[in-house]
Amino acid sequence: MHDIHFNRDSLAETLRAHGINPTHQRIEIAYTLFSRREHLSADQIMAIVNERHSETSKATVYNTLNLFLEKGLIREVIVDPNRVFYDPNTEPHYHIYDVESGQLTDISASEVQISRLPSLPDGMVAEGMDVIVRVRRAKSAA
Amino acid sequence: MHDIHFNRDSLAETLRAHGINPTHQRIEIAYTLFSRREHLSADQIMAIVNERHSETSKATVYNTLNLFLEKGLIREVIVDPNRVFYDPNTEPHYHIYDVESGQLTDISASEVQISRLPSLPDGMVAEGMDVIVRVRRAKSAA
DNA sequence: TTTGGAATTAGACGAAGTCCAATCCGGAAC
DNA sequence: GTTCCGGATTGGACTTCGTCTAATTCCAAA
Repeated sequence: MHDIHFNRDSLAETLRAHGINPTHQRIEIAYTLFSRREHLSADQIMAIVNERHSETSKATVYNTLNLFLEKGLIREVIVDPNRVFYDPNTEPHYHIYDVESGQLTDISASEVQISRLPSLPDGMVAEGMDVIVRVRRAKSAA
Repeated sequence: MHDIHFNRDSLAETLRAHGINPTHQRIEIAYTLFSRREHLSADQIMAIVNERHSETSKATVYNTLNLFLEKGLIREVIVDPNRVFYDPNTEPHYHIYDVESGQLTDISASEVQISRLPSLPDGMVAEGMDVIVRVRRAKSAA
């Protein structure tokens, strides 16, 4: 289903394929994201990477995530102003966000049918579309 | 088209109708948002409010915006982690975000047809759905 | 006029992310 | 194996956005 494999050698290949020089830190960060396939924030990633072997600085984590973003290796999910998530899944899909727990879940693109798109302002091209369904636990059956 | 009028007396009424005690500062902040019908950030609002008469503190601006949010008087638009906008339009609608200029534009709900909605996890209710189309200026015709 | 609770305030604080100058590293050339 | 060079990484200072807190002010009711 994906062309990204999760051992560090294949990850190095994947990075190169995206024009990214595969350093130790970059491979560890990629490994963290792609082996878990979860939505992680920068500080979660830093914590995970550092509880393993290499010590990786905050600056490097942010540099690397921004580099991955630029190169299209990952996506950014902005649901809460003080919690930016990074998503290793770059296939078209949307999100469900639990506003109480902060839990973020994927919706495959096929589950949402968007049939009419707005016309864009002249000279503008769409770069992507984010769809976020905000949910919360239902009050006991009314 | 709206039931909100833009002189300060009617705004006081509107606030009361939403269960908000209409103080000077709250009326000024509401006036700023509703008379302009723009997407403004907290610091833009603070700047506008303070260039008029009353001096309003940062804490009050944030308190008030959060109160308005809670009471459903305004909406929050999260498009960029370091740029939260407040939107005086609470009718269902979506947004176009120019990732280069930061410009945020409304799309009326009727311009987007979403025909299939994902099934939500058990016991969860949707609180709202955000749709953001990210656009950028097209490269010169290729 | 007094009074009590809500609203506001200034400024300290906290969290997330950026910046910068110094250091480190790893591969290419020898 | 050394040397060398430019990119990568680093710690830590810094910025920005927003929250918190304790003290003050405001207003409406008595």
